Amino acid sequence: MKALAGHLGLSTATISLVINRSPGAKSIPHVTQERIWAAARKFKYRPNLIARSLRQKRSFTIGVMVPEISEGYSAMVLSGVEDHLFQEGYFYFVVSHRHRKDLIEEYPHLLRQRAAEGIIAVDTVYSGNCDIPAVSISGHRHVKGVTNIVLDHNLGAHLALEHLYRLGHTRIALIKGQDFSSDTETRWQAILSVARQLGIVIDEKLTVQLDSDSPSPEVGHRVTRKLLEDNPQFTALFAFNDISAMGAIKALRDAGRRVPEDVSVIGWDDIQGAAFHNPSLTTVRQPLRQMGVVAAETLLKRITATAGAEYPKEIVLEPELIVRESSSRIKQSADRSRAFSE
Amino acid sequence: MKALAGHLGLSTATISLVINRSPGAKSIPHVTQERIWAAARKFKYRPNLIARSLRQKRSFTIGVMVPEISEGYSAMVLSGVEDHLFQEGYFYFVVSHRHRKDLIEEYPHLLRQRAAEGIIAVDTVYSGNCDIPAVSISGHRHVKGVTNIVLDHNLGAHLALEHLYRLGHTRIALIKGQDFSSDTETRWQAILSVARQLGIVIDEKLTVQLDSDSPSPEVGHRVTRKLLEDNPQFTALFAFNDISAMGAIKALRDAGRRVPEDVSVIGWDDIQGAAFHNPSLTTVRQPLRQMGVVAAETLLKRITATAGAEYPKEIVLEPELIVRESSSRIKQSADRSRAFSE
DNA sequence: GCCTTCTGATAAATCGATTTAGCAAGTGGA
DNA sequence: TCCACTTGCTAAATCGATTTATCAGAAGGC
Repeated sequence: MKALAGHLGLSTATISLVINRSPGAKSIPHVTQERIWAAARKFKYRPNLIARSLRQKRSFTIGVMVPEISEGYSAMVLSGVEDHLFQEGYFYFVVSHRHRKDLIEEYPHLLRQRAAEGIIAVDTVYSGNCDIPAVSISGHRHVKGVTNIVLDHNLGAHLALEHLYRLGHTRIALIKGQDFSSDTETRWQAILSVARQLGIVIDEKLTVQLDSDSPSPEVGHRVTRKLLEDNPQFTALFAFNDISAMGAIKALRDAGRRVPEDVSVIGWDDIQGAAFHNPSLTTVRQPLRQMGVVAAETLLKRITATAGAEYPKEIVLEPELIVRESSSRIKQSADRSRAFSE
Repeated sequence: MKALAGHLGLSTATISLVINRSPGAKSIPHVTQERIWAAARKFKYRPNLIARSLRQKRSFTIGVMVPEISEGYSAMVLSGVEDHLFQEGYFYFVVSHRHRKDLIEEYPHLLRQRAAEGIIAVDTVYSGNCDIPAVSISGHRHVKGVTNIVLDHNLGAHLALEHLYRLGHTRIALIKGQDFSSDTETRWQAILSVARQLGIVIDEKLTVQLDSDSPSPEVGHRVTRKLLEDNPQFTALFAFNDISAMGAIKALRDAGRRVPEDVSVIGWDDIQGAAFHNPSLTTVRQPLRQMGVVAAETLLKRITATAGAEYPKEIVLEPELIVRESSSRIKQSADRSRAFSE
């Protein structure tokens, strides 16, 4: 591409100085600079970024690890990440590991090999086994070199349970997250703790756990059916996320329980479809896009910081309760249980 | 990294030959090869792929352009693309243009600068202004150098309209897609043509068009409200996609029309949530993931083919009608129109 | 007229690999 | 013994930029 040099009768060095507006270019007279720019435009010269990366050891590329890209959660976070990276002129690789341990271990190295300057891990337990800056979204383990972006799960649990409590619900069924989700344990502990504070008893017979890595509501549907097998009494259900809440609602309806008349349902996330589900979902909204933006900001700051500089270990963002149709005041009907049988 | 060379007392050339199992390595005795492999493992040597790219002019990277990553459509296609690329050892950049013309023009060049060996454009009108192999998903214009992966819209329209027709529907409202969506025009023409075949009259007063690039059901909700303003009579609604179908259902319910008792609704795409919507959506399923896989396969084939080789101009995939709760046989009630008023 | 400084560039090293051409020593055949 | 061939390996060029050191010539100071 530096056939430009030949055409202009100048050296590639000169051209490079001018094109990059580097300080060394101040001794190049304006007329020459203009000649160079004109020629560059004329021949549509675009520097080979690979060569530049090699020399400068800067690639302006980062890697993003997600469990599965077609899931709403990751996609939303990615959207925020992209927003910020684009502004700053970075590109990113996406890799999805689908919860495979070996890939989770290997991908950071592969990304580094491809000169990624940093890593964002979304809903992934990242072990920090690679020495490039990393930011983990909903990472809960504290790992050296990794900044965690987390939601205030205590606040989220509080918003949801207090909402239900005020509506008169005390027998509350729970759907716990999959073991592999990095939020599961933290959220579960938050729920237990808040329930204790509010005096709500968590009945083991009213709790089930998601158990498949399918991103479909089917999983929530299945576990809720299992929950309903013994026809237990409860007036509210707090799901791990909106997807499973939707599955749960279908299972409840299939079993003849109306939502929200018989059972109030609360989800978590506030995904795209939550507002337009029928009934629309009351849910704990995570600022997913913002989490992506914050992750990207933090990572870029760390990349451009001088080596060995301080970096934040944890950044906490706040959820918000979105009240919609799926939750309502408890009915005072004495023989509610009768209505449940088919 | 080729401090390895020093440690082994060998040259970098030898190491490179062995590590890459290149034919030149056949004259290197087995013991030396083993020494090299052992040292490489010991020092966890990983070749710098940037340097390799520069030399070989192969980056094993492709670029994927999508309108917006957080949308279910793109995310699903990406998932298929990723599947295949991963198998073949490729990585990919994702860029989302959010329908900005300037970005759609510019991104292919930026990707090429970063050594992308090919481009997959998802639901994007790609002008082929960049001389690297490209595959367009739901691209409908025939552009030199671009392979189009398209759905058989005629079949899709046929499946949906014939289904409605057999259920007794003849007054059918339509929601047309946004102008910027590359599928809009093709699908619309397919619908008009099939309607004509079936003897269904398309009433202009019963058609509305999506008009915002928001990926939320809200857009479908808004246009359906507009559609309902004059309280027109129709017994079925065929939406451009599932998202807008969900918005439409909400608008219909808000207006006191039941789905499917008063109005049958059919969507298009079969996104994640379609099966768990209430009522669950009857829809024309696009094999989105498969479209992604086919796109990736085709692109890689083209990349590795000798320059100037033939390549497919178009690959057609077939949709499938998924019948669920949102469509049903028309009611014979004579004064159906009465039921519509509030 | 000589020395210094500034101007306007460039030559050459470098980034970390791959790849081609070829060298030195050993081996085998006539 | 001599030549050809094989074996085992390396020197050096290359990919396309960036960056540092340097250089020739003009201008300015004394």
